[in-house]
Amino acid sequence: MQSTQDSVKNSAKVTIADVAREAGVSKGLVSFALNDRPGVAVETRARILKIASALGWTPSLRARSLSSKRSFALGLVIARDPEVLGSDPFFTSFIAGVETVLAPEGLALVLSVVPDAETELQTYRTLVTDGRVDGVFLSDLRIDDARITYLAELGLPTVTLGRPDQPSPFPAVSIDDTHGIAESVRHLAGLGHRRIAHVAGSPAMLHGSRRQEAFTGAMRAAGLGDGQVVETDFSIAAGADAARRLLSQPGPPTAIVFASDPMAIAGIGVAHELGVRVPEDVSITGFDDIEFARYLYPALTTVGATPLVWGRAAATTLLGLIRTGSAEDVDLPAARLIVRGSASIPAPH
Amino acid sequence: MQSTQDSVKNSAKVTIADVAREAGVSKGLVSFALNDRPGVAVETRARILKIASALGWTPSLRARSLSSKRSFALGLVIARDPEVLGSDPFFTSFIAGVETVLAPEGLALVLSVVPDAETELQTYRTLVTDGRVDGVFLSDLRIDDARITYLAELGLPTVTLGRPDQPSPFPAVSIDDTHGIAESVRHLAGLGHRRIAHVAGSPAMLHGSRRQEAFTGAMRAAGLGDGQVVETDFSIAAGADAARRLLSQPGPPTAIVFASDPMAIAGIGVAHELGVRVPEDVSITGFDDIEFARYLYPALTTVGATPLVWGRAAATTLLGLIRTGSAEDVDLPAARLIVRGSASIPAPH
DNA sequence: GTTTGGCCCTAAACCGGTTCAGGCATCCGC
DNA sequence: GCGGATGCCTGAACCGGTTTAGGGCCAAAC
Repeated sequence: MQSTQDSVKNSAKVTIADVAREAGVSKGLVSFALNDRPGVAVETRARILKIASALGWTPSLRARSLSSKRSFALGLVIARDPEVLGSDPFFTSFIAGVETVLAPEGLALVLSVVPDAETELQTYRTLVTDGRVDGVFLSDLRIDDARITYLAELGLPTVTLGRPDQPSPFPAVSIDDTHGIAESVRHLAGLGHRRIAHVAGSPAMLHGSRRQEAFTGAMRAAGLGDGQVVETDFSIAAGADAARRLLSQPGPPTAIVFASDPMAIAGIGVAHELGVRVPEDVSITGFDDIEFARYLYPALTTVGATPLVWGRAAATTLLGLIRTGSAEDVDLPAARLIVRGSASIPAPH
Repeated sequence: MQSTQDSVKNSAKVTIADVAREAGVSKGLVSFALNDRPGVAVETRARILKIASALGWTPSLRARSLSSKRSFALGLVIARDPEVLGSDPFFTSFIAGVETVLAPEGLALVLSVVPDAETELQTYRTLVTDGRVDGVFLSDLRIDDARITYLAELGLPTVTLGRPDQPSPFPAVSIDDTHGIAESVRHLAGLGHRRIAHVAGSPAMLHGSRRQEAFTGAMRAAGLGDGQVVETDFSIAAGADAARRLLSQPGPPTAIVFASDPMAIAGIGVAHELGVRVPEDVSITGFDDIEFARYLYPALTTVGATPLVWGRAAATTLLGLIRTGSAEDVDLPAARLIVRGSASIPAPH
């Protein structure tokens, strides 16, 4: 091992006591100065700060955690079948957004991926008994979501991604997807489609049921009845099955609104397989605007979500909640329809 | 606020001192008993453990961190443009695999997503000065990767995902992708293809350059020359561009081996757009076997990677390294070709 | 019978911060 | 001139574990 390298390894960690000794003051005063709390003379504070930086002092996160009972980390628990998760690009972008606000604050993100809802609760419990995080993001909201009361009982500061359907003590950071679905339906209706179907997500998931409601609402508003709806679990396989069912029946729809891009992509695949042309024979729209959407053929008409922005807003809100004890709900700009090639005028029958 | 709820919030944390008092022994002995270290009479140990569990004692991660100078967490830093990252399902599956070994051990995963390589190094430094993690996974290995020596200097236990092209002090957990690429080429050659092109990943990335070498190697072995190669940065956009270039030129290839599924999917889109039929006019293979692959039309012939297994193996190895101070390299089973519909016999010219 | 050594255990220091009670000046108002 | 408020600072306790020096006690060795 060479000798030049280890500026880090060899430098015995300089502590607050070293700074105090050097400055000729007590440990306590150094702590006060470093956290700029009142009760320290300005020039003393300046001197302490100067010495601290000269000595290369760095706070010990561990010591600070122990005495202040904070962990300087936020948590995200994702409960999904890994197989399904893999194809959903939401979280990586979301996390990148979260990171943009955490990193400058010196906070870390603790991520858990668990297989099912039960271990998810267990994970939250471990997170708080271990004091691993100061707060969490709650995603994939479900109807009548048990996690909300559970987290409330645990006393864990939480921000929900989306507005729950039940009374919640937590701030919600939401994006309105209703609007995007309605826009999709209007777009298709405007192109002349009458038989429009919806491949919905899971009705147990809040965004699944909301989008489905938005669909039927928009259909009625357009005077097109309720529209045919097939419920799924948001998986690609289920999306493909739903598309197959819809397109194989007599009098198939001329347009299908999918509740997610992955399902829509599977839908396009099924259409091709069945010899149904997109968009000539069936128009297709998606939801999310994942990167693939633009590169398919035909390019997917879809609703643009903004997970990065969402992550940033959620992190900001959660931080505010933790620091001040309360935070306002945040409503992000509604997701908008992005028109590409997968939806067009229906073929004359 | 109701009164029944807060079993957690109200229970004043029981500490090791409480257990000691109850058992009529010293704090130190309790600590010894709980970590089963020698020097405690068997019946005393049993009594202490019994009392600890009766009192509902739970170790304080924070206190333990401070005194033992460990953090009971592992780190993963991902440096990518979030846009590119979003479409790559590798990490979510990988993380799920990691989690299967961390969770039972009571360890957490700290995840950072950073925009570029420079902040990545910075992040590693922060991770160690903060004592945030006990070790890290190093992914997306690059040619002559500066991070390896940097991490070595930081003294941070590391496992590399793949075998570096330079001397490395760290154990490597690798999967041979060479084999899958070679299999793809042989498969295509066996179908009768002569003009086979490769849309490579970034030559600066280890897996990019390895796959490219594997391609040319296999081409030569099949007596088909070097084959045309277009280098990209692994992004979907670059994959689409490459495909466009290849298919628009005079005497286009009859088969294209893509270095990743996302690029292959974009390639299929481009082919459709250009009126080139897949697989009749051009055969296409990918790499990764992302979930989409199976649901496209035609379904993608691709090489199956196993990020979940990889994550599990990497976590096990990193844990071993941290605990014992050394660990062996691990070679995962080679990725195999999965034959689906996107490659077939070339059209007679 | 003393020494040696092992076993079981205690007391106290330690990790590196935060926090709180209180001491000492200095300044104010009356 | 004096009581009280204010500003700056110290010392020590505290967070909840780990670790080490050493003290009895008992059995085996000499």
